[in-house]
Amino acid sequence: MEQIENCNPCLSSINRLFKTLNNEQSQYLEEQKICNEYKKGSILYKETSRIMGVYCICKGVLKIYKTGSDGKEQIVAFARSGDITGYRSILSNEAACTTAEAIQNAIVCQIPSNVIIELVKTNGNFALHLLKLTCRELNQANSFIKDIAQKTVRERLAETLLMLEETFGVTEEGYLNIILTREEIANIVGTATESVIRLLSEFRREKIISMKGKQLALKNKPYLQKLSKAFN
Amino acid sequence: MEQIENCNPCLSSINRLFKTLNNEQSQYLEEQKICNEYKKGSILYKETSRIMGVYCICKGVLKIYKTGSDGKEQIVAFARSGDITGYRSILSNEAACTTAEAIQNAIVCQIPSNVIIELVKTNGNFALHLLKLTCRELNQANSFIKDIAQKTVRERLAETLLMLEETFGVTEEGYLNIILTREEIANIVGTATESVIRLLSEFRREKIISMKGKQLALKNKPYLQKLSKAFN
DNA sequence: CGCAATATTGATTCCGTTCAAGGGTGGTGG
DNA sequence: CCACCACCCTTGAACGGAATCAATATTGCG
Repeated sequence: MEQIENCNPCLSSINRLFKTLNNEQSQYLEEQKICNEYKKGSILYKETSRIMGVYCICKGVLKIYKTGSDGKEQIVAFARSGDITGYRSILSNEAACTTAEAIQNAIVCQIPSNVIIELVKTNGNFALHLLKLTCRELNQANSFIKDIAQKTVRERLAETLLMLEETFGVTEEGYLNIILTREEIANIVGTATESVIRLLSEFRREKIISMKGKQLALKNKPYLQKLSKAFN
Repeated sequence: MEQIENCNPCLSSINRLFKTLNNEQSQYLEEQKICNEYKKGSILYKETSRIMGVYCICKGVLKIYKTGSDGKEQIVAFARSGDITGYRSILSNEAACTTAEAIQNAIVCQIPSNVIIELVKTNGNFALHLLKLTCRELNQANSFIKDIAQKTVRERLAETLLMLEETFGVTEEGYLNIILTREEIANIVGTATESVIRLLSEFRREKIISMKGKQLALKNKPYLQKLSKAFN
């Protein structure tokens, strides 16, 4: 991690949430923020660590995960350009309950807690927007609880692949615009690494996906959607 | 469901959230609310249904669940006296994504959407309180994702039993202050009904719990805590 | 009292984990 | 520049936890 000059004007231009601010508030935010650069693999915050402000991602991707008692990670979200993270702990004034790790080199601004809390209290639209954001995450989390409890690993993997394409898009050649290790995919799906490897190989043999190293391309999305029982 | 006169003054007295309101706002809320009585087994709202306001539980208990494609329920929360539910859909202006069903006879007030949204916009403390509420739920949901992905059914059942005691307390005789079917317990844990029955019998044989019909009493909480790997 | 819902127990199957061994890849430093 | 090492990927084999199927028993409500 290394502090950098500025990433102007990252906040209001990238992040929808901060579009609810008026000029004065926007400017104050830009003054208060601190920009940092993080190398791939570095940790922004850990479970149990106290964090001093909300993180706003300008560039790069973070994985947000919880660590089980045996050390295995469960990825519960990604944060990419325009996303914010860490606000849960700030609002509850509690220690972080997830770990945030850069899976690409990233530029991230930090906004002090009191600034965020003040905004919630004084800007109704900001509060409402943040609430909606949280509610969406909550709904996704609840959906995933149902999925992980009721679907097979094969179904959840299909769902995860679709989610990754939805979230990160595809390159010109049609590959998912995100590079993950097999282990990380397993930590999203909630299964063993070997199971992911086996199932990806199956998908490839069945021409449902194609692979070039860690790059994945979805070749038969209708099948994946049917398999994942989308919208359930 | 049957409309009733009033449950005065349910809101401000029972619900912490509404304690953030001033007198004027409180009174307005009392005027705007509609009180209903629901028999055990009745549905307040369903997945995909549009709801017109936030539900505030005065008396009784609701289970909040999602339904899988094969019809199996996954319980994601309970709502009891003093809790509110349905606010996610209201705030996002989306159809409900869960079903709420009374598992006891219940008295529930409904507060129109626009009243809630107005409060979020104009009362900073109300917004902040609601945000904290949502964040807590989100954290619980994420924890449960990790648990269901990494723990055994036995461990999750132990955790669920502790959660039920924490949430609903115990009767004078030491039984959990909530009556659930085995199937409902299975739908919390995320497993098959038969597995819950088998494991509860095991727990009884091992003197970890005692049972009288649907009533359950935790006899060896330290063991359950150790088993559930609490705080992980 | 009788029926429907719920609970219980046993037998069997199977999905997914775990353990093990080997091959590939990329990054770093000499 | 390339050799080495750490990390990652892959495949096979065996085990086991939990689901499913099946056959009663019990409960409780109308």
